[in-house]
Amino acid sequence: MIKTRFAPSPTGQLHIGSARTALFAFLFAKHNEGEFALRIEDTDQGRSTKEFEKNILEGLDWLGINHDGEILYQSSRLEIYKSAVEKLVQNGFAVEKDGAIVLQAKEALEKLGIPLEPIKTFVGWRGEKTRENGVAYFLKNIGDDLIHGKISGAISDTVLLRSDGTPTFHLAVVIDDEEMGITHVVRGDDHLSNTPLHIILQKLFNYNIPKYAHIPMILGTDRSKLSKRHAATAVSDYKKMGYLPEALVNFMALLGWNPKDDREIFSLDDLIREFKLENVNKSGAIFDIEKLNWMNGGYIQVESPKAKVESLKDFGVDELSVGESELISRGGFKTLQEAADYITQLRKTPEYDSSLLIFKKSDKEKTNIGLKTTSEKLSNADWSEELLQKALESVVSEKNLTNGDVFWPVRVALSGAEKSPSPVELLLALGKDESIKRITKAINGLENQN
RNA sequence: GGCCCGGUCGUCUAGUGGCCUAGGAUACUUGGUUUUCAUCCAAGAGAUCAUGGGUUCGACUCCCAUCCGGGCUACCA
Repeated sequence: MIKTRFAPSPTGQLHIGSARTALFAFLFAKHNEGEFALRIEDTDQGRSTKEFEKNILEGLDWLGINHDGEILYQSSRLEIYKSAVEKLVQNGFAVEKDGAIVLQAKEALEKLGIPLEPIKTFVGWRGEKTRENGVAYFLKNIGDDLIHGKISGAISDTVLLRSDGTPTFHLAVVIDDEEMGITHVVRGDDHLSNTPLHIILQKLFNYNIPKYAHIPMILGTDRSKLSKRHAATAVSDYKKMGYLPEALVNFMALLGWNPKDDREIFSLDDLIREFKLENVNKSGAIFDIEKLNWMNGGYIQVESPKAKVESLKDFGVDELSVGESELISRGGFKTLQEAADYITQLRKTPEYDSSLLIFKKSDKEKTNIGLKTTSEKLSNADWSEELLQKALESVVSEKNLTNGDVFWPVRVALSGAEKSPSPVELLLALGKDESIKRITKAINGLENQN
């Protein structure tokens, strides 16, 4: 059975990139009726916190990426790593150095019968070359990657156990993946360079070598790794801004994966059904908020009225009338925040200059007739879209007015704004009492205006 | 510097040797609808397929080189 895992380190909030990696690992496992496990890599005691762990867990839960089985905590397995590395020391593949246990690349490779191809390495990075640091050994086609093909790379002497007794990432990953029975390691491209080392470790320990799938990274607008200077990076930030989990999942899935046809809208279940690793791209994808906005707007539109109420609770709107709900569906809002702000604003008694009531092709008198007649009609009207539309139209025809004498002022009276949904939509959202109240107020305002 | 990975419209992408004078989506522009805006509908613009060499009757697709970008090069993960 296929088993994948997501192994975040609780040293920060759940990052969009990590979440996408988790999503792909999850989708791959579920598509193949396998398991998706969760492991918390909290060996870096100094930087790991429970708050971050909570943020990660909640983020995954919110997105609907549910794990199977118990969560494995690396911090509870320190003794296991120690004794494993002890074996390496006994066999001469690792030695103690300044209190840390260090893998001896040369000895390890010799033991495994891998021919040595030494290359020089240097200290310093970003193009600057400082001093020679030692040797690394080049490994050609040491493994396979489901997305990139053959894996090559180099390994050098590497710290496996820190002087404080905690394992480094490389050691812990290899041991845990084996013990958890992970068959497929789905992780970000930034780990591709580490993979030769992991494979060597797996060989030294005589472990099964999992299949690897390194997925492309999510990039910022300058094509470097997505970070806070590009955009909000935490999944929880997107929740706060008013994005729906369905939209975020759908959007993230399309970053680096596609179904090989023109479809773009996928629920999590759709994705499980369609997802194939072979349809994952090799190149990184820039995180483009515009497309997320479009997608989120679409999901807000089709949300059921009940779901809308639930979604808007976090944004200061506790309940929704049928009309308000309808307004949100037609409003073209990018985020829940925008939708909620709109509703909140709508519910306040509008403040506006009475002159706005008069359409540019109308005048005070005709506007007054329009508003008064509408007010009378509405008090006996049935509150349905069709009948309200007819009611307004009948005001126009009976009083020999134009749309501008009726639709415009009614809309302004209800919304107080130059730009808003149609009067009928507003009437439905506000209800009879509130609507008549606002129109009456408008009539008074108009009369007091000179 | 070394090693690794990548490079099709601004962005996400389709394209696995002829169907490509490169398709879809988004963003953008214009028109229609709408009393206005948004929604919605339609149309348009936007990519010499990073560049240069090959291979081939024929290359976005295969090979090589170059350039550009990113990743790793920590007792972070």
